[in-house]
Amino acid sequence: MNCSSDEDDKPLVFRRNPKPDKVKCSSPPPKPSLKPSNDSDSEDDKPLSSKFSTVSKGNTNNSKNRPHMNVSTAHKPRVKDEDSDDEKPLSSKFISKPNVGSVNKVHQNGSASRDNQSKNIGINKRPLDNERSPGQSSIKKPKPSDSSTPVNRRPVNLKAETKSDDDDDLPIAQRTKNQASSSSKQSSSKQKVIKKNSSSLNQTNKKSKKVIKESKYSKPSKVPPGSGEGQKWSSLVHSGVIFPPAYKPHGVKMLYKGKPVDLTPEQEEVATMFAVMLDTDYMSKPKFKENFWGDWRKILGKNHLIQNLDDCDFKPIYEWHQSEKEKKKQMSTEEKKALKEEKMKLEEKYMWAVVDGVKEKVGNFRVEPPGLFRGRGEHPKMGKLKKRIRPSDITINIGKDAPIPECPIPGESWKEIRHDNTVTWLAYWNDPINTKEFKYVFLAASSSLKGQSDKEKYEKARMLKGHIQGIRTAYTKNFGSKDVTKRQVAVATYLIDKLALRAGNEKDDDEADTVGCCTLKVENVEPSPPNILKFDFLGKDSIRYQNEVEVELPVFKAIQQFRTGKQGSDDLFDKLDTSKLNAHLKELMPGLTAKVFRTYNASITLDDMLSRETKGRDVAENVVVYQHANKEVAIICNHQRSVSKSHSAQMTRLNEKIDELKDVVKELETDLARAKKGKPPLKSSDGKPKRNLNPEALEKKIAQTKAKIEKMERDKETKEDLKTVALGTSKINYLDPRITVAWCKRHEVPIEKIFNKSLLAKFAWSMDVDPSFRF
DNA sequence: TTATCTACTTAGGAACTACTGG
DNA sequence: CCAGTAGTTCCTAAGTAGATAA
Repeated sequence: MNCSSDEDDKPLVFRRNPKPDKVKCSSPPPKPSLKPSNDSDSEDDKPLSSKFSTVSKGNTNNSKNRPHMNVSTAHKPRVKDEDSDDEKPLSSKFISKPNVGSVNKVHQNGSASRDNQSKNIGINKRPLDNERSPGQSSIKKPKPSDSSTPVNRRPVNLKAETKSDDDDDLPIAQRTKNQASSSSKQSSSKQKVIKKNSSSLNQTNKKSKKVIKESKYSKPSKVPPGSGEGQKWSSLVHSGVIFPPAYKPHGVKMLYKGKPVDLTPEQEEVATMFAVMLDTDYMSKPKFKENFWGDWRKILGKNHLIQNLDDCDFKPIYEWHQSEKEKKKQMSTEEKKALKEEKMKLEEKYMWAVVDGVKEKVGNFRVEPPGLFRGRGEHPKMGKLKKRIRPSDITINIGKDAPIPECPIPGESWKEIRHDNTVTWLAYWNDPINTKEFKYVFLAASSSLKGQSDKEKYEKARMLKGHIQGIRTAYTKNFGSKDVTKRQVAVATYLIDKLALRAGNEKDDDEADTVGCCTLKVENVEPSPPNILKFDFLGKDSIRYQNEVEVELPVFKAIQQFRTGKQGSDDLFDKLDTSKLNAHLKELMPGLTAKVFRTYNASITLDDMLSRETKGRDVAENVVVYQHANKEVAIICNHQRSVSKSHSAQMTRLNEKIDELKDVVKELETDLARAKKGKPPLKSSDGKPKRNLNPEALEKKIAQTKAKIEKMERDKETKEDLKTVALGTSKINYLDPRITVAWCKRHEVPIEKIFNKSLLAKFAWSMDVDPSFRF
């Protein structure tokens, strides 16, 4: 079975399987497949997947209802160009004109949502406008619950669909290069604001970092404008973090063996954390309860009346909590508004930081409240108590000349103050669950610091476009290398390139058992002769990846060989890990790492799909085209979401409505026929007489109703189609916004139809791209 | 070389808000 | 106006990857 096809030039596209479980390779319309061969020339820059065929793919999350997706193809490339893109200081771009004069004011960069204008707004805000409704549909998910154990769905099989359908390609639109800008420098204006700052090179303090790093390959990262290597800012002013309120005992008593128990506030607090989760599916996980019990018991004390969880009844607390929630919901809008305003007032100062004179939003300035750890998948630590973080746990990073934020909790103080301008974090604390890890406070996505690095990410991916052909040629050559390590590197690179797999760092035993490419186990990849590989594993967030792919014979053989003599739980790539792999990739292109392939694959796919001919479409149709492309990318990257609990009910309702409308049409048609003969309409079903309309009016009504039906059918289809696909993740993290912006400009689609307010703020750096930009 | 630290990106789901059509 | 859903934002877990230490 192989569904392959002949053409290879067509981009591959991943398609979702209609019926998840069945799918077979249809013979007829095969997909492109091919064994490529070696290289060659023509093929080149096209996404790998387009070169090889894939059979199918499906994914499912374990335990949730996630159906599978199928894969099918990929994309095609484009011309190349390199570009220059600017390194102009973002801030200078964004800040639009207005800021010119205002000298001593702070510029404000992105405030997405609530920007409350009230106070200070810096001078300019970028012109973002507002939004309108974007288009994708999504489904909501109701509440938790539903436990269930993982269902394992059967791997799907393949179907190959052809993809021809949609559009074929189009001439190249114009490609130009982007503007070049030069980099000017940045911050010129910076330092005017805020007190002085000028810390030049940082360092200092306790652990100072080293600044210099030399580069082996090109220069690693970016150097911010003016300063030395690795310097991320010259002046940084912020207010620190805000803590959750202290626990307020509610006094509601839970039951132990049917009797109310007195708990100290501390004990009650933890009991409440558990009670509140009674309606989640964590309750069906023994590990969760076990971990919770272990930690709670420490607080109760060995000799407490409560000796086991099973005899505990948290219902009273749960119910109290529900009623509190209800109460809150019932508040009038004004009350809610007032409350919100108050909170805002309190938090306002924490929301902003001033970086090199520009006011920027802070991402997460709220310290995480205590709670029970909600690990995903089968996490060994789920249910453990995540203790309250206090000021003495927190390290603040701030400009040397900035005032040290006042500790919001009287009588306590920060753990440490640093002035490290080689990093971007404003504060961090040790994660109480995994004490070796940290939780950081960073600037928001709309900040220029983040924007700059986002742009660099895409530029790197674009650079890969220019090297991909050589890389493919090289690894193809190594599929048969007698050096096992080389062979493994070649095959792993191939999988990352073709399937957009994640790198797969090693994980500890106290984390959920998930894998990525380098950590695939023998049991995760099953060869099925003649050349199909069946993948089935849990990836990031324990999202299941299932896919059947036709691969080149040498790859197939190599995989078989890597598996021989091993157990199912052994590493497939025993000679490999992410650092070796990345070290190898860096020899092929400066700065290249495994994750770049995902960005490249996603963006090139979007660019390709959007650049096929779409003339003559109106805005709404174009938005659909975009969503379709977005969906393909989401499938390639395996971005899933669980099906809303009410999904099937919603579908049923939609169907009923459609049927109703169809009946209406029928009735109208009957009336129309009668009207044409001059007869009055029949009585309506409930016996009431209807207005006697003329044929024209009836016809119009019929047309309107039919249009309505069509729209509903379309909506229904999209909804079903996207019920397990998460479009947002790729939009936020993988698709070069310049592709989208340029396409919107070319097709006169308002950018607000595609990017919401947050995205507009995050991608402010891409708004002035030339319409002819190609990834 | 491997293990550990450190910093930063990517991710899904919950909570919240806005919108729609009845 | 109201409910229900679509869309947005918040939250924080879970990855990647480079640098350092062992």
